[in-house]
Amino acid sequence: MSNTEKDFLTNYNIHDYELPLTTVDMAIFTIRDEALNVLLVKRNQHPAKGKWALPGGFIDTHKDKSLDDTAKRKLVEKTGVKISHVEQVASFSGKKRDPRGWSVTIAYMALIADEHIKLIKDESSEEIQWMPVHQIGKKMSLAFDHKGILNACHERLKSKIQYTSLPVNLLPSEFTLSELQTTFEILLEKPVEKKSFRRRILSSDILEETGAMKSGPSRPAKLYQVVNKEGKNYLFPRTLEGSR
Amino acid sequence: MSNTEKDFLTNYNIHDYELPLTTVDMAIFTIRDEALNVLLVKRNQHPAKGKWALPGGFIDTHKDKSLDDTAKRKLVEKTGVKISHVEQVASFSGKKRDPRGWSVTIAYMALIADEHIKLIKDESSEEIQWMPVHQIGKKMSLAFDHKGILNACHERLKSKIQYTSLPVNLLPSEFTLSELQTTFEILLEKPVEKKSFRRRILSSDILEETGAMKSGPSRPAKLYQVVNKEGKNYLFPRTLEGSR
DNA sequence: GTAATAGTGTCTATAAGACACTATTGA
DNA sequence: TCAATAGTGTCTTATAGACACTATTAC
Repeated sequence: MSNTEKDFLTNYNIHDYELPLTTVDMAIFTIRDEALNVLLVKRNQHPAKGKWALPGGFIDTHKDKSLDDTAKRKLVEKTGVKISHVEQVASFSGKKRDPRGWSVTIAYMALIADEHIKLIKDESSEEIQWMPVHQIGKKMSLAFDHKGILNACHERLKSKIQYTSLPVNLLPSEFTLSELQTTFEILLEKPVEKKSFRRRILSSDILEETGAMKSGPSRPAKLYQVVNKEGKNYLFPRTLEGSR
Repeated sequence: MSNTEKDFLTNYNIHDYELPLTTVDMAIFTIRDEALNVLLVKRNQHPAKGKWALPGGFIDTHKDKSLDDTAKRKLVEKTGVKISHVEQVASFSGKKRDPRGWSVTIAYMALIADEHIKLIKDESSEEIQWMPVHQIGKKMSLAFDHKGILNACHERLKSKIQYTSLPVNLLPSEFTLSELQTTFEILLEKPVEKKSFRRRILSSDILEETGAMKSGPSRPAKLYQVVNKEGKNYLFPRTLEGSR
């Protein structure tokens, strides 16, 4: 009997080994009513039927070219949003986190702007809604270990805003510096000094003026957009500490 | 027929769905001969038999309580090292990265000190050795997408040394500030200003004097050890840029 | 005019970079 | 004594924080 890789693969049966269940779960964040919100779905099917959970599910090995595709597919299925920041956060694993058996979930977070979004119910969820993140910590329980996953995603987000421009992804395509500052303040949970903030953002060249102005009840503000949207998030040389 | 979660689980068969292969791969880093090295094994079995690869493999759903356990188990199996920094980096996935089918690997990096380590061959590897990371980029090919995984781990390491004290994990339990500085310089690939470096490290309180001195051909140096080994890595308020 | 929000000028504080200096060992 | 490496003093630089100031709109 020969021993080529081809022979090996011919005789290889993926089910000869005990494989873990592998899924993707997502914390989809947005800012609504001056607060950080995350998208939750009420599970329609066992296990954990009737419980609120992060959207997620199995990999479609026919449709998905990678886990990133799986995550983006889930995002589109629930929100219709195609372009946004989607980032792998961490994986969670173990024998007990899912009653179906040893499982692994790769957690993603997505940041989207709260504009023109219509949430989409499907066969896996009887309800879908935005929930303020600070309300989940205390009152609610989530399915599986989703509270821990949400926590990890929230921590990642809070950590990254210290030194990156990530929060721009929570805003619509055009926004004022004051709106951006408010977003940072919501995430940092403390006020940010206006001059420092503007200096930091403007000197980083991550934004450019659109030329348009946003009018309101007072002085109109310049509108900005992100430069080079496909590029990486800018890394600031110092952390933003917020007012002391 | 009732519809409880228990009934659901009774009838649930994990193999009714097409599951991806899920594995763990590790970039185990150390400093040897003034260079960053990574541990490679020569694969003894199909697929990619005979190729150099990062150590890794399947989850043992009986032994491993989590993927972190899987990673730590692999580390001990290859190096005998139990205590070290082990960190999840990212996952890699897709239909084509492994010829056996749609697969997911969770990549870990480990940082260990190059002391008293005896590399351990086992049934999965005919050879095991340290390889300088800079030699892999150009000449060598690695099995599967392991070069991409190694790259991601290397990038993560390089990024984290800018603002954390991570590299202390590459040194033995007692070391001098000069040795620590050299380690940072190897990772940053540029010289670091001595006074700035010492000020930064000493003011962070991540180290404490052991009381002992390291003698050499010149003035003896104070030996330091990490304070609070179980704690997190210290986050510096500014990045280390190295000499300009 | 006033209220409200946008946007600036400029001083201080902090931690990094530069670099010359002193200290302590072995040979 | 000298060579070598450990360790310090102190000036400069870069960027964040503080906070008062001016600018522009609607009413």
